[in-house]
Amino acid sequence: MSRRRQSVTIRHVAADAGVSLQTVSRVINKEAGVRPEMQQRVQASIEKLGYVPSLAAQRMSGSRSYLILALNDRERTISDWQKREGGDWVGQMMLGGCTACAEHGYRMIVELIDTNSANIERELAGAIAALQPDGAILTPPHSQNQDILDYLHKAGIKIARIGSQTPGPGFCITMDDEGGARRATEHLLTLGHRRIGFIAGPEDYELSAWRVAGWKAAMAAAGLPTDDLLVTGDFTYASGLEAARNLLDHARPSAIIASNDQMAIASLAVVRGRGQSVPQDLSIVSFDDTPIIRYATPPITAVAQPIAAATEKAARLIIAACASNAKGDSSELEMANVASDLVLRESTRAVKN
Amino acid sequence: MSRRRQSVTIRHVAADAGVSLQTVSRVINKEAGVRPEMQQRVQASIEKLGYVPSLAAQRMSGSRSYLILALNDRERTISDWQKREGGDWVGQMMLGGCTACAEHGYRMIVELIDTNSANIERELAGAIAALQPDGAILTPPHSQNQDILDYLHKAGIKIARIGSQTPGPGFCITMDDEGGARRATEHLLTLGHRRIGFIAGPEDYELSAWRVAGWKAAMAAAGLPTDDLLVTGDFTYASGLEAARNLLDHARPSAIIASNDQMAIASLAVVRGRGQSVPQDLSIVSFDDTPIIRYATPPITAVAQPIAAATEKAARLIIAACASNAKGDSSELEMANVASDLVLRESTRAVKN
DNA sequence: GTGAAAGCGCTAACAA
DNA sequence: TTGTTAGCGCTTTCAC
Repeated sequence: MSRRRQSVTIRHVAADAGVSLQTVSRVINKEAGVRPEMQQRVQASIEKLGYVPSLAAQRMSGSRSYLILALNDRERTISDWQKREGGDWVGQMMLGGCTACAEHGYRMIVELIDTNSANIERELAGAIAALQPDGAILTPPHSQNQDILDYLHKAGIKIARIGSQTPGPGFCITMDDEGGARRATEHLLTLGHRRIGFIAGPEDYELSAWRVAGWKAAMAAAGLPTDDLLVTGDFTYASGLEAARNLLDHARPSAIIASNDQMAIASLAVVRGRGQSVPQDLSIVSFDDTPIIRYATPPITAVAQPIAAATEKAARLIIAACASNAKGDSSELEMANVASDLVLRESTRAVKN
Repeated sequence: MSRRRQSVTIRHVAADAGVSLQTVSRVINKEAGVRPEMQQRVQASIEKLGYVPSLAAQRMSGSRSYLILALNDRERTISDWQKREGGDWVGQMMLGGCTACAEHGYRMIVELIDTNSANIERELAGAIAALQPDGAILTPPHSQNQDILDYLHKAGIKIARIGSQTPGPGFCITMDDEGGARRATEHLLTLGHRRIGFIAGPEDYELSAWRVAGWKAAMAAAGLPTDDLLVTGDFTYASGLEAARNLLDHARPSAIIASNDQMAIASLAVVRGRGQSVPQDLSIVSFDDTPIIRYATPPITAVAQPIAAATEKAARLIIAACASNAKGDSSELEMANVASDLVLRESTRAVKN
């Protein structure tokens, strides 16, 4: 029991089908140049014996590892898990990632990396050396971290970056932040709102600027000014409180778009605290659509961040790159954008007379 | 680039330290019988070169794979992710599992398996053959599935079963269901409640019975009857509605304990629907403590299911078993129980005069 | 189109 | 206590 071995190996299949190991290997890897007849014979043996290749052995002999790393920020992820407030970023990644991976025999492994650590590279190097993944899916803030990008690139690992367009190696997948902000703003404009305040996210997140841009574009298209309607938070509840107060005190908006759910919830609390109500006195639109805002009173209209779709796309790009890489052509930098959705709930309403 | 190789191998370390491969291997695996002097020399080379062993190679040569599978029910898990209602079972597993795994160089891979499928064994066999994990952590309903247990046992894979005490191979980790139910009941008793209704979970979940047992024990200790106070649901919201109506119509309880959050939320809705309120007219206690009940109005008092702690324990047991297994002693069946917590919120109050 | 040989990085068994 | 050898299961050469 101590020394476990593969029960059915390529050798058994080869023997059963009466062919060489190499032919079996070719069939497994769907390589061209095998007679259909052989191909079928081998396939039959594989099914009959229930053969499944060992990832370890495949990786050992210099081919793919069929492993994709999902690199997330440790502190943020652990904190989300510990709070148990419904933050489901990683869950959504798994949902999208597993879907794509399962179709091609890949696995996704969640790996947490410290952002603010001197040994960020040591941690990463350890994971890479141990697992030798074929690709890595990066999420903010890692997706714009040059050190990480360089390291992965040099190691020959396919990169898919979610939520970043910073120049660098790998695919970039954006989640339609600008479009989402635009649609949210247009939704409010349609409801007659003219003074639409915007609480931006911190500048070190690239998507903060994209969201602001979408809002500004929609406002400009409607010929409306945005001068005093923009305040900046840092994605925390506390910053949302301050931003909302600021906005309500000085800009007198009839609607507020917050750049994430925490700040939207905070805005809701501020309005409440002033004896007013949502959506009667103020409309609120949020960003991200994590579970928390479904349970707010009222449930908040939000731009849903398509994390699952983005991760699925990321995985597919990596898998495709691995496949084509084998055939020799080098992967080009590619941009992809997955659509976000505006989910209408009860926090938006036509502006008061 | 196509053919990636380990950049630093055991060979480099051996050369750098001027020892044999085997000595390096011994140091890596912390085997006894290496002179401290050598040990340090090798260790220094390892650090200097940034060497990290390849899991694939380690597994290939017949030792551990350092991989632990977290086997979950596919349908349930995917559904939780898609609904985005805050169900955080897998997240909690990762939280606990990663903690334990990280300390010993293991990784946890989430693998979804269909419960109601003829090819349940095929799916499992595929995952086992591909990954050759050292252990598997099973959650209900898999943790009481004899086919799965047998298959894993025969494959020599260490098993940790969460939420099951059905006889069979592997460690059993329970989450203090009975104790939690008892404490919840005692809490209500302390508040003066005498008629405490209980909505049980479906019988095919072992923990359903444990929860009922805890409630019965506490009631019995207080000399109270439970005859007409027990109804059974199936963990769905709909079944919760029916169960609560049933209870309120016939048993006239002043408090209800629901065996999970969905049914607790449903009970809350029923009370509301009858123009009454919680906790003024009825106290409610829930089980599991998923995010959803934090956002209920009022937030619901609940027995928190310690999934993270249970998974951590499971991973530790498996890792320890792998280590001792190497030394030859066979692992005995072992039971573990991780404590659950009663989280007091606003849905419980002293009984009306 | 197919097969035989070599080797990936590591550990188990043995020898020294 | 340390080193040597063989081989894990697979893919990559390179022959045929």
